[in-house]
Amino acid sequence: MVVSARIHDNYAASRLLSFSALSESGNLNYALKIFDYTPEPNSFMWNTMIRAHASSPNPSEAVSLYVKMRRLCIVPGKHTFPFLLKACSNLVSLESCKQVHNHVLKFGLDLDLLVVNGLVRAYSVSSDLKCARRVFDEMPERNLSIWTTMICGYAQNFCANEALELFGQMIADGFEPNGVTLSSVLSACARSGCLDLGERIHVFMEQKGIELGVILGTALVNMYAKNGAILMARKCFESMVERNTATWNAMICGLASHGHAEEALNLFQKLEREQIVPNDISFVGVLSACRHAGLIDYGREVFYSMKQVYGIEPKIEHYGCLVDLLGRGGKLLEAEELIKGMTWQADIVIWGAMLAASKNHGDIDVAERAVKEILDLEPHNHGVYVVLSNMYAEAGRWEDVSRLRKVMKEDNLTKTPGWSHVDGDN
DNA sequence: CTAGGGTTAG
Repeated sequence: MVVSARIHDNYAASRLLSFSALSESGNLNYALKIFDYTPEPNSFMWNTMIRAHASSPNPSEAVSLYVKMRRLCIVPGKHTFPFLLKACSNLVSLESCKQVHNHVLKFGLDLDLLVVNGLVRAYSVSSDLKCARRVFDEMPERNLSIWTTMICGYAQNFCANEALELFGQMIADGFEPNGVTLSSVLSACARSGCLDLGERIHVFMEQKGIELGVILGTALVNMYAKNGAILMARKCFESMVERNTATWNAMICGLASHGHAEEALNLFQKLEREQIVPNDISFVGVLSACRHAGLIDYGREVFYSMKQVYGIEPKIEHYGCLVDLLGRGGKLLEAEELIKGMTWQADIVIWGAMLAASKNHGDIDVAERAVKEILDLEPHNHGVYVVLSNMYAEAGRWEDVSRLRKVMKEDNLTKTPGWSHVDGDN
């Protein structure tokens, strides 16, 4: 194309550019060269470059391209914003999302289903569900995708009840859900304990002949497992033809959290035999199984193998599991050493586990340290005063009991005026 | 004359 000068034909160059930028076998750097070589790229070429960068490791480049495009007074169109908003979603940038939203309004594309879908998605991943919902509500016409995006936004932000309520409205509006919708709805059923709705969806799937692909199947396994229907979860798990790490994690974590520690650990060993690669979430399941079963030595071994064998850096939730496991077993000093060795600040879960452990093993020194840390995180947490006070009482340290009572009373006086404000905020 | 959306596990 270069030697024949066809490269100067913008339409022909566009085809070459989009192949290089988007194809599996393409090459984004090569596409950039074509783009830079083109004196006056048309809007198709700009959109293609934005699209390619949106899902690249560096989505902010898509935003930079949009800014450059605007400086050249190229008018963005209905194909520009879905890609640009995909970049905002991948960046998880509420600020960019709001700015792009302004441009959507400025160029009059706020009724385009794909543009609005992108906005709902970008606001949702930035956890601004109010904005997502406003955009969704202002849409006079909706389709299944936009309903799905909004439902999924609620489900992923742990607003399971809102997700289920919206699902009900969608059905009332006459839309028939597909597998993509149902995956999100099942996730909401799992999180809010709606076993009956989950079961109805399972029946619906069978009636409609919707296949149990890996995503929908995992969502179904998770829904049953979270709701304690372990046998159904197991049955769905076994019936799936394709499973990935998420599928195994749903089953392992479900078993672990319902007291089937041995079965969870057996399943983890089976995962290894089947050469599935475990990830950090798999180890949350394994460690919480150990915690339920009180398997201190095995749990400790698994924890240290995460990094040494699997190359996975333990996160705060893994530390939380091990601290709790050690604490329940009375190994308070080892648990405290573990906390000291962490890169992050310990959270309320970890200090709560320490406090419970020190209470059960009658260690007032450790309890005092844990209470101090918890009060740093949550200054008005009176529950911890009560625990500590009971420990003092058990030890006959009545002066400390009345000292604590006084502190609580003073704290009540200081915090009361602020309460209405706190409630209003929530 | 070219193109676009939504899904699972903690």
